[in-house]
Amino acid sequence: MHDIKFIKKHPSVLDDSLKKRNLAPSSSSIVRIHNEYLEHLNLKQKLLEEKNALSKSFVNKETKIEDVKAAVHKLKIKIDKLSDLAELKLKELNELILFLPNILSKKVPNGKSEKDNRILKAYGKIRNFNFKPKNHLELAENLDLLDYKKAIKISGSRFSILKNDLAKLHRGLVNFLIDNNSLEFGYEECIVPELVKSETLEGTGQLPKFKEDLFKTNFNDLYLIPTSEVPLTNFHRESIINKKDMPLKYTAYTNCFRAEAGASGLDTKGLMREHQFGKVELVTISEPEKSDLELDNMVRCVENILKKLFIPYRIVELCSGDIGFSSSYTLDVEIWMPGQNKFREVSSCSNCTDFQSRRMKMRIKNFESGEIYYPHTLNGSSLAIGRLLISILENYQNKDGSIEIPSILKEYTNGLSVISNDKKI
RNA sequence: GGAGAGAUGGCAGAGUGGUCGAAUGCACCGGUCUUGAAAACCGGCAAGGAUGCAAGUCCUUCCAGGGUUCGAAUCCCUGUCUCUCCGCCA
Repeated sequence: MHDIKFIKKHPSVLDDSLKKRNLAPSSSSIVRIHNEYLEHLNLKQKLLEEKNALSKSFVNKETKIEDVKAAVHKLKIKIDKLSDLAELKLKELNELILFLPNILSKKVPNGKSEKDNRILKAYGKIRNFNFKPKNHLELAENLDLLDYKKAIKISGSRFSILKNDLAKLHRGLVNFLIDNNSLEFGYEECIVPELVKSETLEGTGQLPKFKEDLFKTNFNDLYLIPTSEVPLTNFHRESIINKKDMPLKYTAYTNCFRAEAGASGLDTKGLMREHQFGKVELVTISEPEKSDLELDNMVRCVENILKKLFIPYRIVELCSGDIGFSSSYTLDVEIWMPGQNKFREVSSCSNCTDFQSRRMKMRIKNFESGEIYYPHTLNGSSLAIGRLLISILENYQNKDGSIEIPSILKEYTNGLSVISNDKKI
Protein backbone atom coordinates (compact mmCIF):
# COMPACT_ATOMS: atom_id res chain seq x y z
CA MET A 1 0.00 0.00 0.00
CA HIS A 2 1.27 3.42 -0.79
CA ASP A 3 0.92 6.77 0.89
CA ILE A 4 -1.30 8.91 -1.36
CA LYS A 5 0.13 12.13 0.01
CA PHE A 6 3.61 10.92 -0.83
CA ILE A 7 2.59 9.95 -4.35
CA LYS A 8 1.01 13.35 -4.88
CA LYS A 9 4.16 15.09 -3.71
CA HIS A 10 6.63 12.83 -5.53
CA PRO A 11 4.80 11.15 -8.41
CA SER A 12 8.02 10.39 -10.23
CA VAL A 13 9.36 8.26 -7.38
CA LEU A 14 6.48 5.82 -7.85
CA ASP A 15 6.60 5.95 -11.63
CA ASP A 16 10.36 5.48 -11.83
CA SER A 17 10.11 2.47 -9.55
CA LEU A 18 7.32 0.98 -11.66
CA LYS A 19 9.34 1.52 -14.82
CA LYS A 20 12.32 -0.15 -13.19
CA ARG A 21 10.08 -3.15 -12.56
CA ASN A 22 9.07 -3.05 -16.22
CA LEU A 23 5.55 -1.87 -15.37
CA ALA A 24 3.50 1.05 -16.64
CA PRO A 25 3.57 4.31 -14.62
CA SER A 26 0.35 5.08 -12.81
CA SER A 27 0.78 8.13 -10.61
CA SER A 28 -1.26 10.38 -12.88
CA SER A 29 -4.39 8.24 -12.67
CA ILE A 30 -3.95 7.84 -8.93
CA VAL A 31 -3.71 11.61 -8.43
CA ARG A 32 -6.70 12.23 -10.70
CA ILE A 33 -8.95 9.68 -8.99
CA HIS A 34 -7.94 10.87 -5.55
CA ASN A 35 -8.77 14.48 -6.43
CA GLU A 36 -12.16 13.41 -7.69
CA TYR A 37 -12.68 11.50 -4.47
CA LEU A 38 -11.77 14.58 -2.42
CA GLU A 39 -14.23 16.76 -4.31
CA HIS A 40 -17.11 14.50 -3.40
CA LEU A 41 -15.83 13.98 0.12
CA ASN A 42 -15.47 17.66 0.90
CA LEU A 43 -18.94 18.48 -0.30
CA LYS A 44 -20.38 15.55 1.61
CA GLN A 45 -18.70 16.68 4.81
CA LYS A 46 -20.08 20.19 4.45
CA LEU A 47 -23.63 18.86 4.07
CA LEU A 48 -23.17 16.51 7.00
CA GLU A 49 -22.16 19.47 9.10
CA GLU A 50 -25.39 21.23 8.14
CA LYS A 51 -27.43 18.16 8.91
CA ASN A 52 -25.82 17.71 12.33
CA ALA A 53 -26.55 21.34 13.16
CA LEU A 54 -30.19 20.90 12.28
CA SER A 55 -30.52 17.85 14.49
CA LYS A 56 -28.99 19.73 17.39
CA SER A 57 -31.36 22.64 16.91
CA PHE A 58 -34.20 20.23 17.50
CA VAL A 59 -33.80 20.55 21.27
CA ASN A 60 -34.62 24.22 20.90
CA LYS A 61 -38.35 24.75 21.51
CA GLU A 62 -38.49 27.55 18.97
CA THR A 63 -37.66 25.19 16.15
CA LYS A 64 -40.48 24.13 13.92
CA ILE A 65 -40.44 20.36 13.82
CA GLU A 66 -41.78 19.97 10.34
CA ASP A 67 -39.28 22.43 8.86
CA VAL A 68 -36.37 20.54 10.35
CA LYS A 69 -37.65 17.21 9.13
CA ALA A 70 -38.07 18.49 5.62
CA ALA A 71 -34.64 20.13 5.53
CA VAL A 72 -32.89 17.04 6.88
CA HIS A 73 -34.70 14.87 4.41
CA LYS A 74 -33.49 17.02 1.51
CA LEU A 75 -29.92 17.00 2.78
CA LYS A 76 -29.99 13.26 3.26
CA ILE A 77 -30.76 12.66 -0.39
CA LYS A 78 -27.83 14.81 -1.47
CA ILE A 79 -25.50 13.27 1.11
CA ASP A 80 -26.38 9.74 0.03
CA LYS A 81 -25.63 10.60 -3.56
CA LEU A 82 -22.27 12.16 -2.72
CA SER A 83 -21.48 9.27 -0.41
CA ASP A 84 -21.99 6.82 -3.22
CA LEU A 85 -19.85 8.85 -5.58
CA ALA A 86 -17.03 9.20 -3.05
CA GLU A 87 -17.16 5.55 -2.20
CA LEU A 88 -17.00 4.61 -5.85
CA LYS A 89 -13.89 6.71 -6.36
CA LEU A 90 -12.27 5.31 -3.25
CA LYS A 91 -12.94 1.80 -4.44
CA GLU A 92 -11.48 2.61 -7.82
CA LEU A 93 -8.42 4.04 -6.10
CA ASN A 94 -7.97 1.05 -3.81
CA GLU A 95 -8.26 -1.41 -6.64
CA LEU A 96 -5.49 0.45 -8.41
CA ILE A 97 -3.23 0.83 -5.39
CA LEU A 98 -3.61 -2.67 -3.96
CA PHE A 99 -2.18 -4.05 -7.19
CA LEU A 100 0.87 -1.78 -7.18
CA PRO A 101 4.12 -3.30 -5.95
CA ASN A 102 6.37 -1.69 -3.37
CA ILE A 103 8.70 1.13 -4.35
CA LEU A 104 12.17 -0.23 -4.97
CA SER A 105 15.19 0.78 -2.98
CA LYS A 106 17.78 2.78 -4.91
CA LYS A 107 20.23 -0.06 -4.30
CA VAL A 108 18.23 -2.49 -6.47
CA PRO A 109 20.09 -3.12 -9.73
CA ASN A 110 18.21 -2.76 -13.00
CA GLY A 111 17.34 -5.97 -14.77
CA LYS A 112 14.74 -8.04 -16.50
CA SER A 113 15.10 -11.50 -15.04
CA GLU A 114 17.09 -13.54 -12.55
CA LYS A 115 19.95 -13.49 -15.03
CA ASP A 116 20.53 -9.86 -14.08
CA ASN A 117 20.82 -10.53 -10.35
CA ARG A 118 24.11 -9.56 -8.77
CA ILE A 119 26.22 -12.00 -6.81
CA LEU A 120 27.52 -10.10 -3.79
CA LYS A 121 29.42 -12.81 -2.04
CA ALA A 122 30.27 -16.49 -2.16
CA TYR A 123 31.29 -18.49 0.86
CA GLY A 124 32.54 -22.03 1.42
CA LYS A 125 34.50 -24.41 -0.66
CA ILE A 126 32.71 -26.44 -3.30
CA ARG A 127 33.63 -30.07 -2.81
CA ASN A 128 35.58 -31.80 -5.51
CA PHE A 129 34.10 -35.27 -5.96
CA ASN A 130 36.31 -38.12 -7.18
CA PHE A 131 33.15 -39.79 -8.47
CA LYS A 132 30.04 -38.55 -10.21
CA PRO A 133 27.79 -37.12 -7.49
CA LYS A 134 24.21 -38.38 -7.52
CA ASN A 135 21.22 -36.11 -7.13
CA HIS A 136 19.03 -36.31 -4.05
CA LEU A 137 16.42 -38.50 -5.75
CA GLU A 138 18.92 -41.18 -6.68
CA LEU A 139 20.45 -41.06 -3.23
CA ALA A 140 17.07 -41.23 -1.52
CA GLU A 141 15.88 -44.12 -3.62
CA ASN A 142 18.97 -46.16 -2.84
CA LEU A 143 18.58 -45.52 0.89
CA ASP A 144 14.77 -45.82 0.98
CA LEU A 145 14.28 -42.27 2.22
CA LEU A 146 11.48 -41.01 -0.05
CA ASP A 147 8.31 -42.69 -1.23
CA TYR A 148 6.65 -41.08 -4.21
CA LYS A 149 4.38 -43.97 -5.09
CA LYS A 150 2.51 -43.57 -1.85
CA ALA A 151 2.64 -39.76 -2.01
CA ILE A 152 1.10 -39.74 -5.47
CA LYS A 153 -1.54 -42.22 -4.41
CA ILE A 154 -2.69 -40.20 -1.42
CA SER A 155 -2.17 -36.63 -2.68
CA GLY A 156 -0.82 -36.49 -6.24
CA SER A 157 2.25 -34.89 -7.71
CA ARG A 158 4.41 -32.34 -5.93
CA PHE A 159 3.93 -34.04 -2.57
CA SER A 160 6.53 -36.09 -0.75
CA ILE A 161 6.75 -38.73 1.91
CA LEU A 162 9.99 -38.65 3.87
CA LYS A 163 10.98 -41.84 5.60
CA ASN A 164 13.42 -43.27 8.07
CA ASP A 165 16.60 -41.27 8.64
CA LEU A 166 15.56 -38.52 6.23
CA ALA A 167 12.45 -37.87 8.33
CA LYS A 168 14.66 -37.85 11.41
CA LEU A 169 17.07 -35.45 9.76
CA HIS A 170 14.18 -33.16 8.82
CA ARG A 171 12.97 -33.13 12.40
CA GLY A 172 16.45 -32.46 13.75
CA LEU A 173 17.10 -29.66 11.28
CA VAL A 174 13.99 -27.80 12.37
CA ASN A 175 15.16 -27.82 15.97
CA PHE A 176 18.67 -26.77 14.99
CA LEU A 177 17.37 -23.84 12.96
CA ILE A 178 14.94 -22.62 15.59
CA ASP A 179 17.67 -22.81 18.25
CA ASN A 180 19.99 -20.79 16.04
CA ASN A 181 17.36 -18.10 15.45
CA SER A 182 16.03 -17.82 18.97
CA LEU A 183 19.03 -18.52 21.20
CA GLU A 184 21.75 -16.86 19.14
CA PHE A 185 19.89 -14.12 17.28
CA GLY A 186 17.06 -13.19 19.64
CA TYR A 187 14.06 -14.06 17.49
CA GLU A 188 11.05 -15.01 19.61
CA GLU A 189 10.06 -18.61 18.95
CA CYS A 190 6.43 -19.13 17.93
CA ILE A 191 4.05 -21.76 16.67
CA VAL A 192 1.38 -20.15 14.53
CA PRO A 193 -1.83 -20.96 12.63
CA GLU A 194 -1.36 -22.27 9.11
CA LEU A 195 -4.85 -21.19 8.06
CA VAL A 196 -5.49 -17.46 7.81
CA LYS A 197 -8.16 -14.95 6.80
CA SER A 198 -8.09 -13.11 3.51
CA GLU A 199 -7.42 -9.78 5.30
CA THR A 200 -4.26 -11.30 6.72
CA LEU A 201 -3.05 -12.20 3.23
CA GLU A 202 -3.95 -8.76 1.97
CA GLY A 203 -1.82 -7.30 4.73
CA THR A 204 1.36 -8.98 3.55
CA GLY A 205 0.53 -8.53 -0.15
CA GLN A 206 -0.35 -12.05 -1.36
CA LEU A 207 -3.90 -10.87 -1.98
CA PRO A 208 -5.54 -9.63 -4.09
CA LYS A 209 -2.93 -10.05 -6.82
CA PHE A 210 -1.64 -13.58 -6.29
CA LYS A 211 -4.83 -15.45 -5.54
CA GLU A 212 -4.04 -18.26 -7.96
CA ASP A 213 -0.94 -19.22 -5.98
CA LEU A 214 -2.94 -19.93 -2.83
CA PHE A 215 -5.06 -22.79 -1.52
CA LYS A 216 -8.42 -21.69 -0.20
CA THR A 217 -10.53 -23.81 2.10
CA ASN A 218 -14.28 -23.69 2.41
CA PHE A 219 -14.09 -23.28 6.18
CA ASN A 220 -14.77 -19.58 6.89
CA ASP A 221 -12.97 -18.84 3.62
CA LEU A 222 -9.63 -19.45 5.29
CA TYR A 223 -6.49 -19.89 3.20
CA LEU A 224 -3.51 -22.16 3.77
CA ILE A 225 -0.43 -20.02 4.33
CA PRO A 226 2.22 -19.91 1.57
CA THR A 227 4.80 -18.90 4.20
CA SER A 228 4.78 -18.14 7.92
CA GLU A 229 5.75 -14.59 7.01
CA VAL A 230 1.98 -14.13 6.67
CA PRO A 231 0.86 -14.93 10.24
CA LEU A 232 4.04 -13.59 11.86
CA THR A 233 4.01 -10.20 10.13
CA ASN A 234 0.29 -9.83 10.83
CA PHE A 235 0.69 -10.33 14.59
CA HIS A 236 0.22 -6.59 15.12
CA ARG A 237 -2.23 -5.89 12.34
CA GLU A 238 -4.47 -2.88 13.02
CA SER A 239 -2.68 -2.04 16.19
CA ILE A 240 -0.31 0.46 17.66
CA ILE A 241 3.02 -0.68 19.07
CA ASN A 242 4.85 1.20 21.79
CA LYS A 243 8.14 2.48 20.38
CA LYS A 244 9.84 1.07 23.46
CA ASP A 245 8.99 -2.46 22.38
CA MET A 246 10.83 -2.17 19.07
CA PRO A 247 12.23 -4.08 17.33
CA LEU A 248 9.96 -7.14 17.33
CA LYS A 249 11.56 -10.33 16.05
CA TYR A 250 9.81 -13.63 15.51
CA THR A 251 10.70 -17.06 14.20
CA ALA A 252 8.45 -20.02 13.47
CA TYR A 253 8.49 -23.34 11.71
CA THR A 254 5.42 -24.10 9.62
CA ASN A 255 4.33 -26.03 6.62
CA CYS A 256 3.92 -23.79 3.59
CA PHE A 257 1.38 -24.41 0.87
CA ARG A 258 1.72 -23.16 -2.67
CA ALA A 259 -0.28 -23.95 -5.77
CA GLU A 260 2.80 -23.39 -7.97
CA ALA A 261 0.37 -22.34 -10.67
CA GLY A 262 3.00 -20.82 -12.93
CA ALA A 263 5.64 -23.50 -12.48
CA SER A 264 4.45 -26.41 -14.57
CA GLY A 265 7.42 -28.31 -15.91
CA LEU A 266 9.84 -26.76 -13.40
CA ASP A 267 11.51 -29.00 -10.82
CA THR A 268 8.73 -31.53 -11.11
CA LYS A 269 10.35 -34.23 -9.03
CA GLY A 270 11.64 -34.41 -5.51
CA LEU A 271 11.92 -31.91 -2.70
CA MET A 272 12.77 -28.90 -4.85
CA ARG A 273 9.33 -27.48 -5.51
CA GLU A 274 6.31 -28.88 -3.72
CA HIS A 275 2.76 -27.93 -2.87
CA GLN A 276 3.61 -28.47 0.77
CA PHE A 277 7.01 -27.86 2.31
CA GLY A 278 8.45 -27.08 5.71
CA LYS A 279 10.16 -23.78 6.33
CA VAL A 280 11.53 -21.85 9.27
CA GLU A 281 10.90 -18.15 8.89
CA LEU A 282 12.25 -14.93 10.39
CA VAL A 283 10.20 -11.76 10.70
CA THR A 284 11.38 -8.43 12.03
CA ILE A 285 9.24 -5.37 12.70
CA SER A 286 11.65 -2.48 12.85
CA GLU A 287 12.03 1.25 13.27
CA PRO A 288 12.14 2.69 9.73
CA GLU A 289 15.65 4.04 10.03
CA LYS A 290 16.97 0.73 11.35
CA SER A 291 15.53 -1.64 8.77
CA ASP A 292 18.71 -1.84 6.66
CA LEU A 293 20.61 -2.91 9.74
CA GLU A 294 17.96 -5.47 10.60
CA LEU A 295 18.20 -6.95 7.13
CA ASP A 296 21.94 -7.40 7.68
CA ASN A 297 21.20 -9.13 11.00
CA MET A 298 18.73 -11.40 9.30
CA VAL A 299 21.14 -12.42 6.56
CA ARG A 300 23.86 -13.03 9.14
CA CYS A 301 21.48 -15.27 11.04
CA VAL A 302 20.90 -17.32 7.89
CA GLU A 303 24.58 -17.42 7.01
CA ASN A 304 25.41 -18.64 10.49
CA ILE A 305 23.35 -21.76 9.83
CA LEU A 306 25.04 -22.54 6.55
CA LYS A 307 28.50 -21.93 7.98
CA LYS A 308 27.80 -24.39 10.76
CA LEU A 309 26.59 -26.93 8.23
CA PHE A 310 29.58 -26.28 5.98
CA ILE A 311 27.38 -25.81 2.95
CA PRO A 312 28.76 -23.52 0.21
CA TYR A 313 26.45 -20.59 -0.43
CA ARG A 314 26.29 -17.25 -2.10
CA ILE A 315 24.40 -14.04 -1.46
CA VAL A 316 22.55 -12.63 -4.43
CA GLU A 317 21.09 -9.17 -4.76
CA LEU A 318 17.84 -9.41 -6.70
CA CYS A 319 17.42 -7.13 -9.68
CA SER A 320 14.35 -5.01 -10.38
CA GLY A 321 12.81 -7.63 -12.67
CA ASP A 322 13.09 -10.50 -10.21
CA ILE A 323 12.27 -8.88 -6.89
CA GLY A 324 8.97 -9.67 -5.19
CA PHE A 325 5.80 -7.59 -5.07
CA SER A 326 5.98 -6.46 -1.44
CA SER A 327 9.72 -6.04 -1.25
CA SER A 328 11.82 -2.92 -1.75
CA TYR A 329 15.12 -4.76 -1.50
CA THR A 330 15.85 -8.49 -1.44
CA LEU A 331 18.90 -10.62 -0.84
CA ASP A 332 18.59 -14.27 -1.79
CA VAL A 333 20.74 -16.94 -0.25
CA GLU A 334 21.59 -19.76 -2.63
CA ILE A 335 23.18 -23.05 -1.65
CA TRP A 336 25.26 -25.45 -3.65
CA MET A 337 23.54 -28.55 -5.00
CA PRO A 338 26.11 -30.94 -6.51
CA GLY A 339 23.40 -33.12 -8.08
CA GLN A 340 22.27 -30.16 -10.19
CA ASN A 341 25.75 -28.67 -10.34
CA LYS A 342 24.41 -25.25 -9.41
CA PHE A 343 23.37 -22.89 -6.65
CA ARG A 344 19.67 -22.84 -5.80
CA GLU A 345 17.66 -20.44 -3.71
CA VAL A 346 17.11 -21.57 -0.13
CA SER A 347 16.26 -18.24 1.44
CA SER A 348 14.98 -14.87 0.44
CA CYS A 349 15.44 -11.97 2.87
CA SER A 350 13.41 -8.89 2.10
CA ASN A 351 12.98 -5.41 3.45
CA CYS A 352 9.34 -4.54 2.76
CA THR A 353 9.73 -1.02 4.23
CA ASP A 354 6.32 0.38 5.23
CA PHE A 355 4.49 -1.35 2.37
CA GLN A 356 3.00 -4.14 4.47
CA SER A 357 2.53 -2.11 7.64
CA ARG A 358 0.43 0.42 5.72
CA ARG A 359 -1.67 -2.35 4.27
CA MET A 360 -2.30 -3.85 7.67
CA LYS A 361 -2.49 -0.52 9.54
CA MET A 362 0.27 -1.48 11.95
CA ARG A 363 1.84 1.57 13.57
CA ILE A 364 4.42 2.63 16.12
CA LYS A 365 3.66 5.30 18.69
CA ASN A 366 6.29 7.36 20.41
CA PHE A 367 4.50 8.11 23.69
CA GLU A 368 6.92 10.88 24.57
CA SER A 369 6.28 12.93 21.44
CA GLY A 370 2.84 11.52 20.56
CA GLU A 371 4.14 10.78 17.08
CA ILE A 372 2.58 7.86 15.19
CA TYR A 373 4.25 6.27 12.16
CA TYR A 374 4.60 3.05 10.19
CA PRO A 375 7.29 0.47 10.99
CA HIS A 376 9.28 -1.40 8.39
CA THR A 377 8.73 -5.13 8.06
CA LEU A 378 11.31 -7.70 7.03
CA ASN A 379 11.06 -11.37 6.37
CA GLY A 380 13.46 -14.13 5.47
CA SER A 381 13.60 -17.90 5.31
CA SER A 382 15.94 -19.62 7.68
CA LEU A 383 15.53 -21.95 5.91
CA ALA A 384 13.44 -23.97 3.46
CA ILE A 385 13.91 -27.46 4.87
CA GLY A 386 13.31 -29.44 1.69
CA ARG A 387 15.94 -27.61 -0.30
CA LEU A 388 18.35 -27.70 2.60
CA LEU A 389 17.88 -31.47 2.77
CA ILE A 390 18.68 -31.76 -0.93
CA SER A 391 21.90 -29.88 -0.38
CA ILE A 392 22.90 -31.92 2.65
CA LEU A 393 22.21 -35.23 0.92
CA GLU A 394 24.13 -34.21 -2.18
CA ASN A 395 27.06 -32.46 -0.51
CA TYR A 396 27.59 -35.11 2.13
CA GLN A 397 27.26 -38.19 -0.08
CA ASN A 398 29.92 -40.90 -0.25
CA LYS A 399 30.90 -42.95 -3.25
CA ASP A 400 28.92 -45.95 -1.98
CA GLY A 401 25.75 -43.82 -1.80
CA SER A 402 25.78 -43.39 1.98
CA ILE A 403 25.47 -39.96 3.53
CA GLU A 404 27.41 -38.36 6.36
CA ILE A 405 25.47 -36.26 8.85
CA PRO A 406 26.97 -32.79 9.43
CA SER A 407 28.51 -32.92 12.88
CA ILE A 408 26.52 -29.98 14.24
CA LEU A 409 23.32 -31.96 13.63
CA LYS A 410 24.32 -35.06 15.56
CA GLU A 411 22.96 -33.69 18.82
CA TYR A 412 19.66 -33.12 17.03
CA THR A 413 19.41 -36.58 15.47
CA ASN A 414 20.08 -38.87 18.41
CA GLY A 415 23.73 -39.18 17.46
CA LEU A 416 23.07 -40.37 13.92
CA SER A 417 26.32 -39.93 12.02
CA VAL A 418 25.74 -41.65 8.70
CA ILE A 419 22.77 -42.75 6.64
CA SER A 420 23.55 -46.01 4.90
CA ASN A 421 22.09 -49.35 3.97
CA ASP A 422 24.19 -51.15 6.57
CA LYS A 423 22.02 -52.44 9.35
CA LYS A 424 22.71 -50.52 12.51
CA ILE A 425 22.82 -52.30 15.82
C1' G B 1 -23.75 -31.24 16.33
C1' G B 2 -27.36 -29.17 20.64
C1' A B 3 -28.31 -24.94 24.25
C1' G B 4 -27.12 -20.14 25.93
C1' A B 5 -24.19 -15.44 26.38
C1' G B 6 -21.48 -11.75 24.14
C1' A B 7 -18.41 -8.19 20.63
C1' U B 8 -17.17 -0.63 23.49
C1' G B 9 -10.35 2.97 23.69
C1' G B 10 -3.45 -0.51 24.67
C1' C B 11 -6.15 -3.86 28.40
C1' A B 12 -10.28 -4.58 31.90
C1' G B 13 -15.05 -2.65 32.08
C1' A B 14 -19.58 1.09 32.63
C1' G B 15 -23.01 3.11 29.45
C1' U B 16 -30.02 1.04 26.85
C1' G B 17 -32.34 7.46 22.11
C1' G B 18 -29.74 14.03 22.25
C1' U B 19 -25.70 16.81 27.43
C1' C B 20 -21.34 10.21 24.65
C1' G B 21 -15.59 9.97 21.42
C1' A B 22 -17.68 7.57 25.47
C1' A B 23 -17.55 6.87 33.25
C1' U B 24 -14.10 4.20 36.24
C1' G B 25 -9.70 1.19 37.03
C1' C B 26 -5.04 -0.56 35.09
C1' A B 27 -1.23 0.53 31.64
C1' C B 28 1.34 4.59 29.36
C1' C B 29 3.47 9.87 29.28
C1' G B 30 4.81 14.56 32.07
C1' G B 31 5.44 16.67 36.95
C1' U B 32 5.80 17.10 42.66
C1' C B 33 8.19 14.45 46.56
C1' U B 34 13.04 11.29 47.08
C1' U B 35 20.33 10.67 47.35
C1' G B 36 17.99 7.18 43.59
C1' A B 37 13.83 4.07 43.07
C1' A B 38 9.05 2.59 44.83
C1' A B 39 4.66 4.47 47.00
C1' A B 40 1.57 8.70 47.27
C1' C B 41 -0.28 13.04 44.98
C1' C B 42 -1.21 16.49 40.58
C1' G B 43 -1.82 16.78 35.31
C1' G B 44 -2.12 14.50 30.43
C1' C B 45 -3.59 10.42 27.33
C1' A B 46 -8.18 7.07 21.00
C1' A B 47 -7.59 6.64 15.83
C1' G B 48 -8.40 7.97 10.73
C1' G B 49 -9.65 11.80 7.33
C1' A B 50 -10.76 16.92 5.27
C1' U B 51 -9.43 22.01 5.48
C1' G B 52 -5.83 25.81 6.88
C1' C B 53 0.75 29.08 6.77
C1' A B 54 -0.69 28.18 11.64
C1' A B 55 -3.78 28.31 15.88
C1' G B 56 -7.86 25.93 14.92
C1' U B 57 -12.44 24.23 12.70
C1' C B 58 -15.11 20.21 10.67
C1' C B 59 -16.25 14.93 9.31
C1' U B 60 -16.04 9.66 10.46
C1' U B 61 -15.36 5.52 13.81
C1' C B 62 -18.33 1.78 20.15
C1' C B 63 -17.47 -6.10 15.29
C1' A B 64 -19.38 -5.60 9.81
C1' G B 65 -23.45 -4.39 6.45
C1' G B 66 -28.45 -2.69 6.03
C1' G B 67 -32.88 -0.27 8.45
C1' U B 68 -36.01 2.94 12.01
C1' U B 69 -35.48 8.25 13.76
C1' C B 70 -34.89 15.29 13.18
C1' G B 71 -31.04 12.56 16.18
C1' A B 72 -28.26 5.68 17.35
C1' A B 73 -22.76 2.81 21.18
C1' U B 74 -27.99 2.50 22.76
C1' C B 75 -33.95 0.22 18.93
C1' C B 76 -34.81 -3.53 14.53
C1' C B 77 -32.82 -7.06 10.63
C1' U B 78 -28.71 -9.80 8.40
C1' G B 79 -23.75 -11.52 8.55
C1' U B 80 -19.10 -12.58 10.94
C1' C B 81 -16.40 -13.81 15.05
C1' U B 82 -15.69 -15.00 20.31
C1' C B 83 -16.98 -17.25 24.93
C1' U B 84 -19.69 -20.84 28.36
C1' C B 85 -22.19 -25.63 29.05
C1' C B 86 -23.33 -30.56 26.82
C1' G B 87 -21.83 -34.14 22.94
C1' C B 88 -17.76 -35.70 19.81
C1' C B 89 -12.57 -35.48 19.16
C1' A B 90 -6.03 -34.87 18.29
